[in-house]
Amino acid sequence: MIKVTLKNGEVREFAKGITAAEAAKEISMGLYRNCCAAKVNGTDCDLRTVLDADCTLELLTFEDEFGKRVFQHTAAHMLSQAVKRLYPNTKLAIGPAIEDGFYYDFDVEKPFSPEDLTALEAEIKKICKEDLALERFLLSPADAVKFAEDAGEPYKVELAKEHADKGEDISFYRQGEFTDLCAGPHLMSTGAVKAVKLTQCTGAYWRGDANNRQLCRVYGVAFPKASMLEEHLTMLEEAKKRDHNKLGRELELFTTSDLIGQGLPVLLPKGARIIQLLQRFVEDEEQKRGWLLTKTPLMAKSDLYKVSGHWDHYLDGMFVLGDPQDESKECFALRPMTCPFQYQAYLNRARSYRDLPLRYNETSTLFRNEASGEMHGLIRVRQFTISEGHLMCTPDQLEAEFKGCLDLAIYMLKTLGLYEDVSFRFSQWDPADTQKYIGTPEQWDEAQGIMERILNDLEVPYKIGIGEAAFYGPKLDIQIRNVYGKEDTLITIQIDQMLAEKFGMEYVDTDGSKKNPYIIHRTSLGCYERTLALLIEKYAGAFPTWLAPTQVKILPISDRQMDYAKEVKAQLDAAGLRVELDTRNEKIGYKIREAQLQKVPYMLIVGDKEVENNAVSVRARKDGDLGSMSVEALRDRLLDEVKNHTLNY
RNA sequence: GCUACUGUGGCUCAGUUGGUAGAGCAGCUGAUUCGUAAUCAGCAGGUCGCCGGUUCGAGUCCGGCCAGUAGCUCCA
Repeated sequence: MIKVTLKNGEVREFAKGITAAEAAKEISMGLYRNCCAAKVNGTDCDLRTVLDADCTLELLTFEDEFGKRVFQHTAAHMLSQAVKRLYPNTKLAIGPAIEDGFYYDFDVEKPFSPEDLTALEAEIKKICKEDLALERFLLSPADAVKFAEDAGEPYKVELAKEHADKGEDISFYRQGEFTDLCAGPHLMSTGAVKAVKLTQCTGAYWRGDANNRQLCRVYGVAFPKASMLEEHLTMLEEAKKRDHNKLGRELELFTTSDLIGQGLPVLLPKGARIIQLLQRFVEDEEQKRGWLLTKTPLMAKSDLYKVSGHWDHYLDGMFVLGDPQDESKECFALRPMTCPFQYQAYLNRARSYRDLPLRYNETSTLFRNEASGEMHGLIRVRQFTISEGHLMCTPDQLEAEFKGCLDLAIYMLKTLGLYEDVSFRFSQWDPADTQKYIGTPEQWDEAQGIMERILNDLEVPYKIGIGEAAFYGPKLDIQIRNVYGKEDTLITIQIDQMLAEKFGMEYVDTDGSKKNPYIIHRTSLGCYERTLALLIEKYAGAFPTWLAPTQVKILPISDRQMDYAKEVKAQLDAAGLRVELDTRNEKIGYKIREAQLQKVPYMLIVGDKEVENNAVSVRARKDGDLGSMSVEALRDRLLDEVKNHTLNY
C-alpha cells in the first residue's frame, strides 16, 4: 500500500501500482468522470500515470488550465479520427491544444469546405457517443517509425524519426480503430467530450515554414457540456462587436479607399484628433523625462540602408524609389525605421562620455511594404507613425536607462488603461537561423545576457520568444491581444551593440579612449495607429473623456433654446473642451440616442428650465442622468477629468 | 504571398429552379417645436466589385482578375 496525499490534505491508502485514474474512481465516480489529468508530486501528468510510491495527487478537471488542455487535445484526436473515417486518404500532421481550443493539420486532396466541417462535427458526435476508451502504448523508436510507415503517415514518420534521436520509447494513443503518435496526455474516453464546434478551416504550413507544403488546418473548441459551448460562442460574438475595424469605421475614426491602396488608412477628423492627443501626451511626457526631439527625413539614399544592414536584411520590406539594379543613378527608399536617421544626429559632432546618456525621440512616420495578406485594419498597415526613440549610453548606464524606458512604457500603458491587458516577451535570436541575424554568437550571448539580468533584476514577468529578436539585437516586447485573441507587439525596448560600430558612432571615455555606445531602441507607446485600434477595442469606442474626439454634445429640446445653447458651447469651447451642438429639429430622445451611439461622454440637455435657471441638465454616457448643474460646475468637472486622464468609461 | 470564405445604393441586409433590382437606417424636402436611447409624410439614391464566357436572356451559372475578413508565413 502507498500513502497518497490529496488536494484537501486528506491522506488515503491505495494499492501500490494503481493509476491516478483508478485512484480517482475509488475516491468517487463523480470525480473520475470529471477529471481530465492529474498532478502527481506537483507535476502535470496523464491519468494513466502509475502511483508506485507515497505521493501527492491532485486530480485536474476542465476548470484547471492543464486539464482543459488535455480535454481539448483529446477533442483534436476525435477530429482526426472523424477525418480519417470520412476521408481515409488524408495524411495526418499535428494537432495540439491551444489557448481556447485545439487544431489539427491535415494533408488533404481538397481543403475542407464549411459543409465538410458540419459533416465532421456530426462524426465527432458519433465518436463521443461510441465512448471509446483511449489506450496508451509505447513502441521502440524503430518500431514507432515502422508503425507510422505501415500506417502510410509520412508526417508521423518524420516526427517519429525526430523523436527516435532521443533514444526513448515513443508513445501512441489508440481509440477504437484510430491510433495516433502522440506524447499525450489524454482523457480516459471520448465520451467526456460532449460539445465540439469546428470554428474555421485555414491553410497552415507544415512546421510553420512557408517553404513547406501548406496543409489544411481545422480549428475547433470542445466542452464537457453543451451549455458551455453556447456560452463560449456568445462570448466570441460579443468580443467581435468591439472589433476596431468595424467600430472605428462606424464611429468615423478612419476609413480606407481602394484608390489609395491596401494598408493605407485615411484618418478622419475624429480619429486624427485622438492620435494628435496621444502624440502630444507622449511628446510632453518624453520631454519631462529628458528626451530630445528630432525630426529626420522620411527617405534616404540606398547608401544609408547599406551601412545599417537594412538593404541586405529588409529590402523586401522597403518601398524603393528608383531602380536598385541601375548603379548609374541614385536610388532612394522610404524609411522602414528611424534608427539610422537618428544615428546621423548623434554623428553630428564628436561625443564625450559627458554627453551620455543621449536620448533622442521622434514622432516618426515609417513605411513598410507588407505582403498583401498581412494588412489588418489599423493594426497592420503600410504607413504608420511611431513614438520612436534611440538612446546612446555607456555600459554603466545601460541598466538604469533600460529601466527608465520600461518605466515610461508602463506609465503610458497605465494612463491609457491598457496595462492589465499586456504581457512581456523577451525576444531572443534563433542561433539556427543563419539568414536573419547579424553579429557573432558571442555578441548575442552578451547582449541577451545583459537583458536577461536587467529583466530579472526588475522582476519583469516575461516569457521567452526564440527567433523573435530584431536582426541586430534582443528585444523586450510588450504584447497585447486584439478581439480575436491574436497577439501583436504594442511597445518594444531593444538593446543593440552592433549598429553603433557599423555607423562609426563613438564617444571619448574618461581615459581618452574611443568607445562605441550601447544603443537602446524603444517606443514609448508604440505605433499610434495600432494603439488607437487597441484603445477602440478596449473601450468599445467609448473613450475616456480626455481622449474622446467629442467630449460634450449639447442637445436643445427645441429651436427656442438655440441661442442659449450657442452661448453654452462658446463658454465650453473657450475652456478648450471639444463640444458639438445638435441643431437639428428632432425630438430629444432621438438626439440622445444618437449621441449615446456616438459614445459622447457628456450630453447637455437644454430646455426652457435650463435657460431660465442659467444651467444645463447633464447626462453622462455611463451613468445616465446626473441632474442639473451650472455650466461652470460642468466645465470644472470635465477639465479635472482631462487633466487627470481619468479612465471613466 | 498562401488557404478558406465574402463582395447588391453611405450602412445593414432581401432577391425563389437564370426572366431584366427591393426593404430598413442614414441623406434631402415638408410638416411637427417635442424633457433623457428612434415623430410623420414625400423625394432622391444602384453599370449588382471588375473583365470575359455560356444563354434568346446573367445580380443569379462558369473562368480570370481586384478588394475585404479570418488563419498561416512575415512583422511595430
